[in-house]
Amino acid sequence: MAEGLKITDALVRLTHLVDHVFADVCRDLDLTPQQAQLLCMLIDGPVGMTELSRLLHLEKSSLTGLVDRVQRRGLVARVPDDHDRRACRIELTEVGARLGEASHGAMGERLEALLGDLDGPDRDLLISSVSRILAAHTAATGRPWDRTE
Amino acid sequence: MAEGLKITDALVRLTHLVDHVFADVCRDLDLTPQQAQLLCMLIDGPVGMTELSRLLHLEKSSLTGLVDRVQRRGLVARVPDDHDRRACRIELTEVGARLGEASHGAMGERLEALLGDLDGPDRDLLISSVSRILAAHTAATGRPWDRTE
DNA sequence: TATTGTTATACTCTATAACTATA
DNA sequence: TATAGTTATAGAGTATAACAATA
Repeated sequence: MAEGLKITDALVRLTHLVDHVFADVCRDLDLTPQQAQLLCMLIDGPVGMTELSRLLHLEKSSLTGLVDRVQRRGLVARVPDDHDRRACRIELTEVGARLGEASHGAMGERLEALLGDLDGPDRDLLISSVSRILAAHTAATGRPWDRTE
Repeated sequence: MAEGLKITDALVRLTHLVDHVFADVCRDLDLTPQQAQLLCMLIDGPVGMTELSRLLHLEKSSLTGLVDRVQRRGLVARVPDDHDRRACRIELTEVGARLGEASHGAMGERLEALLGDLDGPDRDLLISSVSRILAAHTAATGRPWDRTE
């Protein structure tokens, strides 16, 4: 199963592996993957609903429900936008911030464990390939696949 | 956003990118991602429910519902197992096989487009890195993350 | 007894369409 | 008119617990 693999199939398999690792991490924290992903999007500061729906590739109405459930659990708060009275910004609570950081940190550890036998030069090559793929997508769609940072 | 990226974050981003590509492909085929993934698992032949739930990381009861919906759409059939009267095997119909191959093929094309500017040697390095990651996971868990082929 | 698969139940997640309030 | 966000509704996805039938 190792060497005759097509590169596109390899990417799909890698994706499923990371998806399952993420699902495991979320289960340990008693979060759904969608909830954890939402929390991670808010780590760097509050974000409005429209922007969040773009980041998460969700319809606004779907996002309303997701935010409702996470807010009900006390992990985020809706705060009014000072410049637009229609809008609100979604902000992590202290508990939510801890969980968001915990999930991000746990993902780092779990993936790091999978990378354990890749040494320095191989890592640099891998990260540069992945960066080029991400950049290619950004160029093709005109926007980054994730937060612009 | 390109060079200071941690390798684990890069993998997470790549994963989300592939997830979104897969979601797009599925929407074009009027399938949910879960349904398409199920069809892809059956391309090489019928599989029983217990084995499928292991491959998809789903509880058996969740799988029952998923198979119900896909069967209702005429994409798979439950066929009795000759050697165990409790068991059944899930088999693609002709329509289901076409859709499964279409989704697999479309993923290959879409990902190939993202890889367009990676030349031969870089591809070989990428595929070997990814293979090592997948192998590390198999070694750690004692079973492949996906079908054993 | 153990295993295969289903049913019952209760959530979460998601999209479409229609809506309110503000810009 | 256009935009920010919500509500209503319907369906898909998922897990837990209890179950039936067969091994």
